[in-house]
Amino acid sequence: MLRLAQTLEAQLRAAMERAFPAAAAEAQAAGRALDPQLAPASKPEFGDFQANGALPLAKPLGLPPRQIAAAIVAELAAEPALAELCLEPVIAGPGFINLTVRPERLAAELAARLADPRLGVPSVADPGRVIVDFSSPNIAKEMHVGHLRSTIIGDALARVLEFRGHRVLRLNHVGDWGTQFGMLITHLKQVAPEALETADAVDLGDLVAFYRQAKQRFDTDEPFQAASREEVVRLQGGNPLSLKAWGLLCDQSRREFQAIYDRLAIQINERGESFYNPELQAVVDDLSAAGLLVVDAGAGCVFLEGVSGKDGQPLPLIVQKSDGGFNYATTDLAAIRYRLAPQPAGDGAQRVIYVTDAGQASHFAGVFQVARRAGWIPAQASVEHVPFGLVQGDDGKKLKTRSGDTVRLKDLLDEAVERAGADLRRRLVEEDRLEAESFMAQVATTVGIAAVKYADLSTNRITNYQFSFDRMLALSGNTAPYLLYAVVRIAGIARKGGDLEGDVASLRFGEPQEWALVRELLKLDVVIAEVEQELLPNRLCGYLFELCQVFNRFYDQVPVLKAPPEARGSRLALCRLTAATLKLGLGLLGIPTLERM
RNA sequence: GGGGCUGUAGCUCAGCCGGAUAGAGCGACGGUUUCCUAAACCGUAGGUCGUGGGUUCGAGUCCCGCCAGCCCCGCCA
Repeated sequence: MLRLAQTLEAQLRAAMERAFPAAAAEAQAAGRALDPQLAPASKPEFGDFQANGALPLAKPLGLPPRQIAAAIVAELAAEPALAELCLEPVIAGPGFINLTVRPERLAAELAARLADPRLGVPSVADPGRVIVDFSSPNIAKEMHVGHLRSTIIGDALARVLEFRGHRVLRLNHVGDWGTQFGMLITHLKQVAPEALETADAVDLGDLVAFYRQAKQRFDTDEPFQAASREEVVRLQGGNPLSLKAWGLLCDQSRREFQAIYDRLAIQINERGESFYNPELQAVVDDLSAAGLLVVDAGAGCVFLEGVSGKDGQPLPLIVQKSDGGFNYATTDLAAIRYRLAPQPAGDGAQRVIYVTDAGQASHFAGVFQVARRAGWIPAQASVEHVPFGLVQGDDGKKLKTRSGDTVRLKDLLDEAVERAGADLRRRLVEEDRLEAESFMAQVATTVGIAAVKYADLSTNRITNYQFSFDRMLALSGNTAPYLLYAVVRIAGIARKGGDLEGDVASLRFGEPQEWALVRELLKLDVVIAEVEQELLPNRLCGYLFELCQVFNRFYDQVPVLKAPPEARGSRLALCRLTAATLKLGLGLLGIPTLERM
């Protein structure tokens, strides 16, 4: 529908310009064109598209809007190309022009979709390097729900961008550098030295406990604090023993992270904060050379423009601590500089997307501003913070376990799978079905993980979202199980003798449920383009949900296998394209589908 | 004190560039199974879009004020 809409828009604009040449000339003089304001019809009874462009012209032209609409429609009538696409335009309400695409055009579009492995979604003409920075857990800490959101959303956005043909670099900016390692290594030297010399001497759970102890000592024990700072200096200076210990700790955490990524089917390349260590001094030097660096209270600062702090004073971004050390702002600046720098010295990215929680919005605004002022962001490049809200429990507060601890990602996924399995077993008993253990395990895993992912992706990421196993695993509503079930229904039709790969040369539709499904299927390209632009996966979820509802209505009211011969092929084609669309759409969300469940 | 985000049906949420009578789902209530998995479908009830102004032919959407919740604000990330 994307190309169709573009064609219609061009024809409408031309008609407006012919009908009101003076207004068109005036608009052009002001550097714009008349806008037909073409949009999808707000209700099915209005047709496929509505053009609202007549209304804003009413005042400048001093004419009633319906009269303006009539003039535009009269010009459209003189254009045979439009009549080939649409039925007679209808003027409605205060002056909307409603357009209904000719059924034979819709059927032709549908046939083209069926023949296209990309289902009508075009690839970008000039693929650029796009970096998606997501997940980014911290070494020696458990992954938690905050990382889950970043991981799931980042992966989905990367998948959409990849599908559109961009060259995507998925980066895991893990927290593997900095003060916390001084603490941890110093503490381990005293209580568990074997962990610093032998792989696998401790597991991540132990490491997390050690980290907690180390943090506590750091906050209360001054000699320990001093020893930790010395250890950081040794590490950052490249001391072999410190580096070895650091490497072991990272390996330990890395294995745990990888286990999670494997379960979630996430591809990501680790490039942690330590990667930028050699660049940090140069970053500060560059800022100094650019005249941006100010030493204030011993710390190296860049004062931000347009942002004031507590007493109306300008707010600094601290890039070098008073002890000479660097912090996360320095690392983020080094990263942005490297990512946007041309190859081979950098990544040569044209677009960098940071998927982190909304709480970091002002941090990134500061980093972006400094990078821009330092001249590190080329004119044609863009950097975007893609923020997301908190994961909350049923109480509306940050999600915690009953004992008040952070929820471990592993436990959360386990519980989702376990609940999905319990649901399945209950249904099997109710329906008197007998299935193999392997089947049940496969379904439980797929449904459980899908439910967690979909729940996260289906709400607008900017708002906080309430985590609820009951809601995400519900079999109806805007949930993964509901969508997966629609795919299963179609697979059932194929299994019972429907040849989904059959001939689609002559598609014929009669029932309103068929046309509703045709129209819904044709929206895919528009939705994908929107997600790429707005970076909002929930738009795709909303579309897939709507598609399933339309399909289920069709399935309920229109027989497929028992359809009369002349309708059967067309209905099977609808089923095939619906399944393909759902598989593609869910695939872009990182969710695999099932044949039976 | 400054800044950001949020506030829409009992609950969880959509709502695109400002467009027609504000939409889903859940829950509630009432229906539908000789038929491809009823994990479905159909219907009913449910709204002062936090609040007060403003801009506009038209505001849930844009602007200003206020209220409430969450988050950030010099050497953690």
